[in-house]
Amino acid sequence: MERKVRVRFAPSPTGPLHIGGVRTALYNYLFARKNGGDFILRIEDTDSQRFVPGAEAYINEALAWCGIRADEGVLEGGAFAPYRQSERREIYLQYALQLVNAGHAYYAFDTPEQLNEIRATYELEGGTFAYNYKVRGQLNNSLNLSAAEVTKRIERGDQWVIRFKMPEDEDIRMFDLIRGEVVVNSASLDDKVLYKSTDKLPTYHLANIVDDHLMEITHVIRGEEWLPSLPLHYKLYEAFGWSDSQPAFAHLPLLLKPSGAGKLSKRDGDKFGFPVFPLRWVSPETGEVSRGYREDGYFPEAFINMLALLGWNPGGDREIFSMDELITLFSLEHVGKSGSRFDPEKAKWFNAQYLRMKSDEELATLYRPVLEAKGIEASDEKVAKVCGLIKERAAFVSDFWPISAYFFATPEAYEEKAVAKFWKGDNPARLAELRDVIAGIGDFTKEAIDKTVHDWIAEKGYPMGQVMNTFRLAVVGASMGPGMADICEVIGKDETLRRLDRIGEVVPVKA
RNA sequence: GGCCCAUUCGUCUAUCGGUUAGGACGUGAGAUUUUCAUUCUCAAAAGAGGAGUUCGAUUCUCCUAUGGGCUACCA
Repeated sequence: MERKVRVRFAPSPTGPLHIGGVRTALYNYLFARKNGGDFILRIEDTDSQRFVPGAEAYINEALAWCGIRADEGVLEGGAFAPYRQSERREIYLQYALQLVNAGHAYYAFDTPEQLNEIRATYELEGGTFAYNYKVRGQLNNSLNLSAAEVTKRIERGDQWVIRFKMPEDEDIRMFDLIRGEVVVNSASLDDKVLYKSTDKLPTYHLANIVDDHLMEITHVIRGEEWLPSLPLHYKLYEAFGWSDSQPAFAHLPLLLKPSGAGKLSKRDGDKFGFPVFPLRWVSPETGEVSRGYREDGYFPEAFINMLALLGWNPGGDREIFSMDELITLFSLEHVGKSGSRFDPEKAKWFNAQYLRMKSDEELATLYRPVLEAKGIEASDEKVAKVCGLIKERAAFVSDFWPISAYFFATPEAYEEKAVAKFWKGDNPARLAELRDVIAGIGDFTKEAIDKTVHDWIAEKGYPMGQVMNTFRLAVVGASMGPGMADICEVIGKDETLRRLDRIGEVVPVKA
């Protein structure tokens, strides 16, 4: 029987989710939606040492901002609850014990200190220590100790872990949806700890396999950093007798640091001049603040679009996709195999595209708070009109103010270069004439202004560039912005006249 | 060191044995424009190297190089 597709995103709350994590969540989400399946959000908080307060809330908020909604999870609930591993702790031990009883795992009494010592000794001799078939016969574990001794130690309260007994020499054949067949010989693997003594919790490996099985996960889509532990996971499914219902695996290529070496990590925070986190994050330990895409003014749709295309491509020249389109198009076959670095410039371009697609009214709503903070009052109609005139010149709403302030306030300063270039010769006198021409316009619309001014320039035979640029200098205060008629219509006749008068009062004409 | 994965313009990528190797970002030039921006046009820019397999390899195989991941009682 074909099982219903069920995927999970399983972050550990050891800090904020970075963009690589968001991308993994996104691909899982897209895959689930595409295949009519469920997307589960499971919190893997089995590392009590590295737990970071606020991280789980951050994950929820980040996914919500991105528009990635879980069908089941800590917040949503579900038939397989609880979805936080720390609340499932009783479950794991019995499974670990099941493996011990079946001979697939064993108790080990070696303390971390002892192991570190052995490790140091090996390294001193130029070797590397691995807890594996070669050495497990000489270490403190239930493989070597009598049953009575093992019981005695456990009852006495000695620290113990449960380790998986990796076969000595076996070719483990695995299949990855993105990479194809991968074969690893078990001799290169070690006896991983499945159940920890330090916090009485399972390690990732055990909890992951048990929960994926219990939650009926059909596809595990995760980062490539997990590929090396795939053989262990295969053996674990086998040892439990769950191979038949084992999920399919897809290991995603990593997101790399923009500057040279290594995969992107949470600790990269803010050091590249662009955010690596979806949302702003303030470290509870250090108070260090890391920027977020949301706070930097990115639209979630643009952020998601950009992220989706980092490592996946539907195979065409199109680059702008809505979430629904991504869902329709998504497939694991088109996920690339090699890691990618992402380009902040391109991210900016994506945002600019989405900014243009927004209606003037929508942008006005976003711009309004900025204006209010500057103490500026303006009608909805005016703000929307301004947004319409400037949106093709910006990538973020935060770019709006510097390029549109003159719509709302009379310029206080006049750009030096423009003054030097235009505020001289016949221009001031012509501007005075223009003032009267403007004053004579009855119906102060863009069309009328445009026609009247141009007719006047033609009639007088004035040099267009000189006149218009002086006009612009007076109204805008700088050499920038949309057409003069557009600007004048928005600021109105009175304000236009005021500005034409003012420049003469404020800026001395160069001899 | 060991094991594993990867390798097309600076960056993200298309190509599923036969193409002048395409697109996008960025860069440069030009055009448009009353300014700036936009827009448009054009340009420079890539199959890591070497062996095979094949009539034919960017595409398949192997070797080398390079990059990356893992090698914790972290995930």
